[in-house]
Amino acid sequence: MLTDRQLLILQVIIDDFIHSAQPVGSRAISKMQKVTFSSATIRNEMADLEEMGFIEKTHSSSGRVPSEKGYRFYVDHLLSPLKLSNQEMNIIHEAFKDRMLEYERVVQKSAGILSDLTNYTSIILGPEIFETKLKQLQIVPLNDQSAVAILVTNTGHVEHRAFNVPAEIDASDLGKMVNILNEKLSGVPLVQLHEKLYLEVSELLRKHTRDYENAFEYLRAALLDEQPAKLYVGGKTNILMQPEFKDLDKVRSLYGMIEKENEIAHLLRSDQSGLNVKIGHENQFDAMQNCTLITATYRLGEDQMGTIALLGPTRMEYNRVISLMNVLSQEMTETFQSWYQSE
Amino acid sequence: MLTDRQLLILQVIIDDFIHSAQPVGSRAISKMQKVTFSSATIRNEMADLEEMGFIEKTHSSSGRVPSEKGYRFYVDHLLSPLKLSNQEMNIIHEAFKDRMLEYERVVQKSAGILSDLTNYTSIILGPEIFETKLKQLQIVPLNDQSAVAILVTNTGHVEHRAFNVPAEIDASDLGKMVNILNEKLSGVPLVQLHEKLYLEVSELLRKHTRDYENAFEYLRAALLDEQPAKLYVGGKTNILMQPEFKDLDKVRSLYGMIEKENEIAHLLRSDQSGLNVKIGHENQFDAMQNCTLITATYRLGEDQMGTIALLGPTRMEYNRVISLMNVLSQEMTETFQSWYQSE
DNA sequence: ATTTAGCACTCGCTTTAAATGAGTGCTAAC
DNA sequence: GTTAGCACTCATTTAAAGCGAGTGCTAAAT
Repeated sequence: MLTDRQLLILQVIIDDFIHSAQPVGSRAISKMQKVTFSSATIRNEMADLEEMGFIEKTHSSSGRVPSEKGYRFYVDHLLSPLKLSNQEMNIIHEAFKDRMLEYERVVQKSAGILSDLTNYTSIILGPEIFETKLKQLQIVPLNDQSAVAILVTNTGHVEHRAFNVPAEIDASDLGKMVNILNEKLSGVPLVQLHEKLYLEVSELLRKHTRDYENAFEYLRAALLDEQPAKLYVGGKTNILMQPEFKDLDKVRSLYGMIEKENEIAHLLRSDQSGLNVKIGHENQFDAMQNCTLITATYRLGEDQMGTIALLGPTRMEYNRVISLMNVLSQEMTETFQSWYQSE
Repeated sequence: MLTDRQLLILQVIIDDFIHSAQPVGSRAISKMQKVTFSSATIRNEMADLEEMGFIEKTHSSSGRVPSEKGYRFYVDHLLSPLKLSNQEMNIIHEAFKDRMLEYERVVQKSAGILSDLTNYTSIILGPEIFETKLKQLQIVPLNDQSAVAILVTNTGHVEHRAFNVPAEIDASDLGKMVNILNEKLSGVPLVQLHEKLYLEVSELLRKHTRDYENAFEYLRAALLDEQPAKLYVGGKTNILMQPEFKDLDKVRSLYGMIEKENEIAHLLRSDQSGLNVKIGHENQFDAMQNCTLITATYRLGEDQMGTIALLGPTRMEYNRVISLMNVLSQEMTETFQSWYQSE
């Protein structure tokens, strides 16, 4: 389809534009060492490339700029994965060296690394907690009106929720309930907790507690109301550094979109595992039309999965960024894996 | 010092400028109903006000703009506290109606309200947790390598930390320790925990646990390493809406400064209780030279205190904002108070 | 002694026009 | 097929002109 020379020219245009953010002209290309032919030749080739939709002009007499199709082709066929520099590798390894034992910490740190090393904005979706298993329930009474319910999962994740204890409910009843619940529900994946609670445990509870209905309901509400998806965003301000966002309106709409955590979470969750690159209009949101979103998945344990994502302009340093995300998701997965080696 | 007429003119200039963000000219002032004298008179008065430093020109033939000294005078002497609208009161009461039982939730919600209702950026410093008292300690083993330490305070606040359990330490030892610790340390303010741990409890622990040194150290590290100050920021993007921040460099430097959480926390903590207004250069940070920071304190229990702050341009709707912050800090304090009514 | 009308002047902002220059497409020669 | 040459395009820069909101000052009116 494309001649070698066309491939070379396309590659050069994209590489150059990614770093300069300026339209690339034929003369500039002809001056490069690896290019042996004249600017006129290049102009002809560029006309062809434009006709095929890989590059565009910003106005009738401007240099060329990659189109989304161009980027897509570049990512799919032209990309030479860049080895990360020693310095970058050091930063990553250093960060993962001190054993972190909570996924929040790992995820947060990873988001920081990702945005710092790329100058783009990182978004990390925490692992789905529902696949994790219940390790222990605990209720700590605070006074005669309120108590804290604490739920610990096998991954060391802790959820807690304070709740009101109505006067009718006795503290000892709560204690009994917790004992029963721990006995019956320990090891149950959180996603099944609801179901199991109703089917198997509620009968048992009824027998042992006086004011069963009430206590049960409070406990259920305290522990099982769905938690909103947790999103960790790093380097939001990096967006301001990108020349494509010198227009404040664009910044505003993009920030607006990042704040819709639920939609973002849904978006990230829907991507398949492995590395995905969505360029410009391949993204469903209007505010992301000039953006590329790269997602990669990491694993925590067997089935549980989370997603790390990087949001930047379509003019993105694809080769570096992709390597980086591969390394990072790998590193995260390994860290998590190490927690379970001998469970 | 200032004549009534000068006071009126100053007030009118500031009021107008706060809403229009445009320099105010003598003609515009003379057209107002409450102003009965001519534009020429106003020009003379304005010349005097300028000489005294309350107002400034942006260039030799522009209208007048309040100076920082002008704002200061306005806040100290001219301000007529605005009653909040019903709608605003509704929003606040609605938000505080559903009983929230964790201070995080209260604080987070308050930050949201504050920024939404003002279109400025809210920053809330969580209460100092060290004044709270230990309610219960808990250790939940995850596997033979790690466990989660959980600390519950009398305010229902939960801190947790996963940690590695070296092979030498027996699970039962940990259990024993926890029992001892709960017995001895329950009710102790967190700030004294460290001290008490060493002075009173360590001896006791030594007797009961085999590998005392190790276990103790791990537990201590897991529970008592200082937590960084928790800052809740709302409406960061509101900054982008303010005309004084149409220059991206200013936005960048301000965002940069907000991200220095420790410095901000220190700044907020250092303010005295009650309501404080810091205008422009009264703030120590360069990035805040065009900004006003208003802080107000709230209480959680007896001594514990937190700070709510609002960051906006010096051209701030002082009357509305100050009322709002008073109401909000009051509301927060009441909410927290209600938790202790019958402890 | 104040207040005000009148007027010249200032200066940022907007519009218009011209100059610049990077880059293209096309043609004709190599 | 490749390239030199040239006319052409158009965003950007520069300069000049006009506009208008607003001031300060003066002299007359109250």
